[in-house]
Amino acid sequence: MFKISLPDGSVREVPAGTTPADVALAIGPGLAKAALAARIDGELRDINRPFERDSQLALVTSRDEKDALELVRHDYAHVLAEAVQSLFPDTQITFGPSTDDGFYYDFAPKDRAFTEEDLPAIEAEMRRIIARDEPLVREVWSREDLIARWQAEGESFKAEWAAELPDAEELTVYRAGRGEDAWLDMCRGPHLASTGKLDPQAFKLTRVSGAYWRGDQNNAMLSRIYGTGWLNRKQLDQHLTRLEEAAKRDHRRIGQEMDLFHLQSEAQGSVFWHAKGFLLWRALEAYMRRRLDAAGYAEVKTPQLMDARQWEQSGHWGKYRENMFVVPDEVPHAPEDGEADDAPVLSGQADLMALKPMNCPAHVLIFRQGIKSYRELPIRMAEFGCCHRNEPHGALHGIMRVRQFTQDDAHIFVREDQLIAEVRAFCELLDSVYRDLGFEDYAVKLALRPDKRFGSDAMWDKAEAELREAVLQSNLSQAIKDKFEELPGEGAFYAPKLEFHLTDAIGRTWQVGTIQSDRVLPERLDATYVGEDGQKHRPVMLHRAILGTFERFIGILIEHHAGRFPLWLAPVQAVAATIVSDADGYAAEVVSALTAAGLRAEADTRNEKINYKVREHSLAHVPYLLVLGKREAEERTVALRPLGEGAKQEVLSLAAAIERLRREATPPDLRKPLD
RNA sequence: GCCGGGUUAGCUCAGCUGGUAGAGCAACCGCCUUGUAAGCGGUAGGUCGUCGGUUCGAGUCCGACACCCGGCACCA
Repeated sequence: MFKISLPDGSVREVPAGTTPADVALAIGPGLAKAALAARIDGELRDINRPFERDSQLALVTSRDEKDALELVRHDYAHVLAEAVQSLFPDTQITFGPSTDDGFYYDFAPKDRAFTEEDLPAIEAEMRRIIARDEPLVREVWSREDLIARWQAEGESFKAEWAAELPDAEELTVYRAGRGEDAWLDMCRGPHLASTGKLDPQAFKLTRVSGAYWRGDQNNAMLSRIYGTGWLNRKQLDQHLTRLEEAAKRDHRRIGQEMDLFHLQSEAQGSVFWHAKGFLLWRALEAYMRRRLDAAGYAEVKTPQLMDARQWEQSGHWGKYRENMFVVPDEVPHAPEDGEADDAPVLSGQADLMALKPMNCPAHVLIFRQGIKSYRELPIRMAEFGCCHRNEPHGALHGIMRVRQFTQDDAHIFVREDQLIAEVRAFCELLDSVYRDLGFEDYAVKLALRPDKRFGSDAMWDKAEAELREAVLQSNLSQAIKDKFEELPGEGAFYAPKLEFHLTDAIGRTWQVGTIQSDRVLPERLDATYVGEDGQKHRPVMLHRAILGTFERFIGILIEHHAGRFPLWLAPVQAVAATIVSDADGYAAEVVSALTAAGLRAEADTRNEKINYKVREHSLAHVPYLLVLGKREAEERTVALRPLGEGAKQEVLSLAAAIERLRREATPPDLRKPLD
């Protein structure tokens, strides 16, 4: 007999062989029907898996949404795999987990990868499997039997996986269906009791893609099918609506609609900033420059091209050479008379220069000019540095991932005793900047030592602990600290990093800010300062950025605000739109007055109806329209109309309107407390 | 770089099984002097991503390349 404790504090004695489903039925048929799985001593388990000892039991129903979604999505993945093998019998199965909004499964097809055209048929087969209500039964297998089974079935990926699972782990298989036709997959579980527990209308296969076996590009390319899965149809519909709404916030789309920037193949991966986009950039850059000035940074500017030997010495050449743009240090040879037009203009023998992929070596070179005293540290050296990296083609993405970008970069040279306080101060500066820009919520991660790295283990132990300590000591909100996570193996080759991530419109997260504590580069580039003891010491170098790159950060800003920027960032802050041509002269006056007050304003005196102008400027997300008719021109007032459908407007004197806008357009760091 | 999909007018897109291109919006011209999210009429605009092939004939079929999109891998 086992003693089973329930959440209400009651205890039931049950004989061996009893399952959570039995307990649920004993409590009531309603609960038995609703129960999807069980939490046994905190662990999620199959509802039909018998108790093994005295246990705490909590039955999981769809009300426990997080658990329920996880279970359902995992089951959808299994049903997907069963459906694919039923339609494409020669396809090997590999692995298929749940994701944040659904599931995927990786297959090794016999001859061709799946395409989106295959999805409707697979969905239909999945619905048939759900309709058959196949029981999902857990079985424990021996490793030998399991490997033999997979080999017999031609499932080489599963066989490989089975052979490598740790000895301590029980090897389990789930049998879907009945009798000879049952379909098997190796899986840790847990699963629902049967496929019929899934809602056949609450999932959708969304896309196909390639994916490497075990995430390693040296392995086979598998064919992955993604789906989204929910507890019911309503949730699915809501999710699909969210995706549609998110697509409207895509920075590439808004960038075009608002005339902010464009990209074209002649400069792939580099942004053509249009006038309006660059106004936004300038507002952001001016803000960052003020914040850095106030925080004790000194701004520098360093060369775009440096001798390749410099990159060898810093260690970047060895690791990143193929991602650097390299140019020969040579004057091209001018064609001479009688020489073929296609004669080489470069000798191929010249020394190499490289476009800088980062600013840090140049900053060390500035640091090394003259002798530095311990009294001068910390030295905070900032640069809005324009860098080039030859990113893999498949990595490029709008303006979020580009080949030419400008960082709000800085390197802080500190003594060991100053390090934690500097990191902490950085975290607090970053938090303040993100809040000013409208981001209350972001993720902080600590990327730990990678396999291939410079420096001793002792150095890494110390550096990782310092960053961890600094972030936890800082004044970041508890909500952000609660989400803090560590990423093994993700650090840079010379230093661990704190990473600060923001989320884009469709839920992809992007690293923006970072800080890295580096003891390798000062060593390799021989940076020293004179200590109190008169001896030479190595400074620690903190590599740090808050926005990361202007390109990516502006992309995120666009999506976060859906193009409706706060007034201080909006490229065009106000448009003076006339109703009748009699107001044209007054409109010009209004725009001059706004411009003189430091506001970014334009006049729209086109021969169009006011309805048309309102609609057009609203779609362009212009924050304020100053509507000017005959009345306003005569009374020297403006009808101030904020962005928004059916927005309530106010008629103000021109001076009052300007004062209102000027005040609202003041960047957050320049606002006086009383404002 | 890898897998899959795509590229037609300034923008969004249609163009079935091959028979020398079409819509809406935008642009331009004209009318309307207009009061808060599209006033009306007209005109013009494309060597269908590039190169090559099949064919009497290619936007359409085949191949290569370029770029874009969705993932994977990468991200100093």
